[in-house]
Amino acid sequence: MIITVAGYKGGVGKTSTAVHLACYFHTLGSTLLIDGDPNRSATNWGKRGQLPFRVADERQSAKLARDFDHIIIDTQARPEIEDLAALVEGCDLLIIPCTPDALALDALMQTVDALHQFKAEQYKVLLTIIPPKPSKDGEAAREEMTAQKLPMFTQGIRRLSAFQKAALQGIPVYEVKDRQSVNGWSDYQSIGKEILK
Amino acid sequence: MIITVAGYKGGVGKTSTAVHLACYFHTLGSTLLIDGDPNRSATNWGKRGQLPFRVADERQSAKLARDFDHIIIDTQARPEIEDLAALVEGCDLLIIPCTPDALALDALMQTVDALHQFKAEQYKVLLTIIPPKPSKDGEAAREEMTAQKLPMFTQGIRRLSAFQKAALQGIPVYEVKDRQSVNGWSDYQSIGKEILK
Amino acid sequence: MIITVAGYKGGVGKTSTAVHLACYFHTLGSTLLIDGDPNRSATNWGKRGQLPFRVADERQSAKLARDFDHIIIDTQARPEIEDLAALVEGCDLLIIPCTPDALALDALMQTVDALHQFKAEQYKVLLTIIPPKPSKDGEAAREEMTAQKLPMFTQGIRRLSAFQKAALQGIPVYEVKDRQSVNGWSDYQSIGKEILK
Amino acid sequence: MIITVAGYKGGVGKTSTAVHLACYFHTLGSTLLIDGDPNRSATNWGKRGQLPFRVADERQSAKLARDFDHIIIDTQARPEIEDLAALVEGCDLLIIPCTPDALALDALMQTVDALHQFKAEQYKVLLTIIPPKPSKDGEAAREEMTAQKLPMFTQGIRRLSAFQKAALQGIPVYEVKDRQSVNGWSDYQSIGKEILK
DNA sequence: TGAGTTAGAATGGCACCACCCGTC
DNA sequence: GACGGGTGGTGCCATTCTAACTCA
Repeated sequence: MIITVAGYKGGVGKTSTAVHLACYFHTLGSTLLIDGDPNRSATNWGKRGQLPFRVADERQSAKLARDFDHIIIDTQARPEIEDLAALVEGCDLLIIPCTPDALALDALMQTVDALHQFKAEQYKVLLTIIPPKPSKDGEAAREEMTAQKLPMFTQGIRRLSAFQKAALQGIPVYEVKDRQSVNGWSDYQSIGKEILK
Repeated sequence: MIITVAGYKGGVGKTSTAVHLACYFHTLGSTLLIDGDPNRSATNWGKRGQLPFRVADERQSAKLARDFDHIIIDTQARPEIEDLAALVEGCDLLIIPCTPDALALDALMQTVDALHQFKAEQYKVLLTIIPPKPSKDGEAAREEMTAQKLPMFTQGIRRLSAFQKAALQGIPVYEVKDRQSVNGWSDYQSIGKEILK
Repeated sequence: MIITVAGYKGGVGKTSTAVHLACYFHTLGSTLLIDGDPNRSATNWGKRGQLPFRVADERQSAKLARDFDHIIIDTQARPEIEDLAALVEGCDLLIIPCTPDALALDALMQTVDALHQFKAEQYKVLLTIIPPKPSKDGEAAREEMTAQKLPMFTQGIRRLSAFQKAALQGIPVYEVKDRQSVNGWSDYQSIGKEILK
Repeated sequence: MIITVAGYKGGVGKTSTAVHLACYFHTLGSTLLIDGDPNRSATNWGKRGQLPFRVADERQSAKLARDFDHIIIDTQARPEIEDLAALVEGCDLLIIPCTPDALALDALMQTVDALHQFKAEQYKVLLTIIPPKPSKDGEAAREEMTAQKLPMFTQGIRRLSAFQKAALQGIPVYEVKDRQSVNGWSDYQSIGKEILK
């Protein structure tokens, strides 16, 4: 399976999503994470600590692709419209992380409109960095998106400090010493299961 | 005064910073906010509601510039290296918002390195979206930056839902009906005073 | 009161003794710690963190001496025989830290013999870095010293990791976040009280 | 082989290291231990009991040197900068024992800086007196040193009371009646093997 | 002489509490 | 004004290792 994580906007948990989906698929088969972000976020993540799977530059993708069962591609923050078509063509599923935020939703719509121009259907929106429960931002954003008939994951990713610790230490969430690390990991596990269904 | 808000990464409060600095300078003189972000975040902000100052496209900047005392420029998320030089040249102060996050700090350093290549000194980092008090992320990031000798504002911007409401309703924070709206506004007021000092 | 802490051997807790005695006397009156060790151990201690009293180079001692009620002097690791006479003359009490160790006791005797040549009586041995209770090293060393009729403090200083943390963080023991920090501080408080009696 | 054990600080296991390395090399060929420490620690060690090799004053070194296969030199605690050059010139390997202690590491760096001034490369740091396992001081110090790119032995010397008993009784560790004597000896055997590799 | 026992130190895990934000 | 949730801090228990003592 080839999965691309594309963002139209930074700071929405794109790299974290790519890393933890790679973690999940690595439990099912050999997995490669291709870091296509010019910031090299995923590569630096692995350099700070240790990730269970291989992280490679996008220029090595052609050479390495055939050696792995699953490939997760982390793309640059703001792909051009013409790049989107190529991105969708090159994967089985395009995941677009989005925060429950007015500005983020606005920008998301622009990206989705572009996708519709290409008749692309193989994409799904992932709600990330959802504030804890008293806040209704998560539900509100979900309702807004379903009203727009966007394909989206039923599970969302919560806003937990464990994710920041994971990025800081260069390890997956489930290895972070934090009370919430299991919750953070279970969110991504649910996403993994949704993908396979 | 001409102030540019530049981001190397999205989701760090760049547009919110531009909007509220424009609010602050508008209390001192006629102010224009130039929306240079391809997402048109600031323009959409004003369209959803009402902002006290004028928001213009960057293509109208030449025509309008002479009519205002202060100009705030909101740039695109990830300027190219060669654009940075032009950005710095075209303003009195370059503000770089940054969240207390491992990935954001990493990317910030790359931008700062690029600035140093141009011998640019007229820039300042603004810590944004700081989690509430039990968390020590804000202080940790501030220490890390001061250790790197980055020029930065002593005041930071807290993470408050009032800012999201403001973006959603298209108004400044201080007009949001929220208990925290005064706190959010006072944060930006302090930044404005620091700029003028 | 002027107190000199002299060692004939490194690694016996000389700097730690000087720092914490200065802490104790600082609760009674203004205190100055003079760092006469060429390694500048005490000075670096204060630089890493914060000490409640002033630390000065030994070359500033003449200038500063009259401004403080109490002066603690931390001397170099291995003073020459002829220096010993000057050291004893220049203080009210000479404290010689010593670990319960065969090699340390051997070397201590040489220093004490030298002191006796000068008829110096204003000195006292302090047993430091005493292993925890199952070990009888502390008692054994104490018996050995009393048999040699050495003047010594009845209280000793235990071997606690809190002291290492204090040195690492550049703060006194009682400010270290450690379960044993109160025990470490009470040891030195007892020494302070013995001195005043 | 000529090996010099130099300390910039007392109480770091310098004499114990010299004695036990001499024990190890004595199993390979005739070995001489030259006691250059003004405290005569090594000489007194041998006088209290029995060491399998010959211990000599440094003034006899010239006369005896040619009669032995291996020579271990125990130097004074704090050699002057100018002495360091001569020390390095006069041996095949310079061993610097260091405890996992903030003060010791500080002082070690000063010595190493001095060594670099002489372009000396024939030295290696030995971590000694490492506290037992729940403590992470040993690992922390090792990481700190490797980060500083210091050449060091992969094996360290544990803090065991058997070493103190050995010094007290004037014999090598492996002759001490103690459950840990074999562990203490195996630590030094590993060092010996590292040297020969 | 060797094995089991006990005490103390140091780290790690766990539950409890305080604080703050966001909603009702 | 009250409540729920996340985050950080504190205090308690468990574990591991050393060192000494005891018993066979």
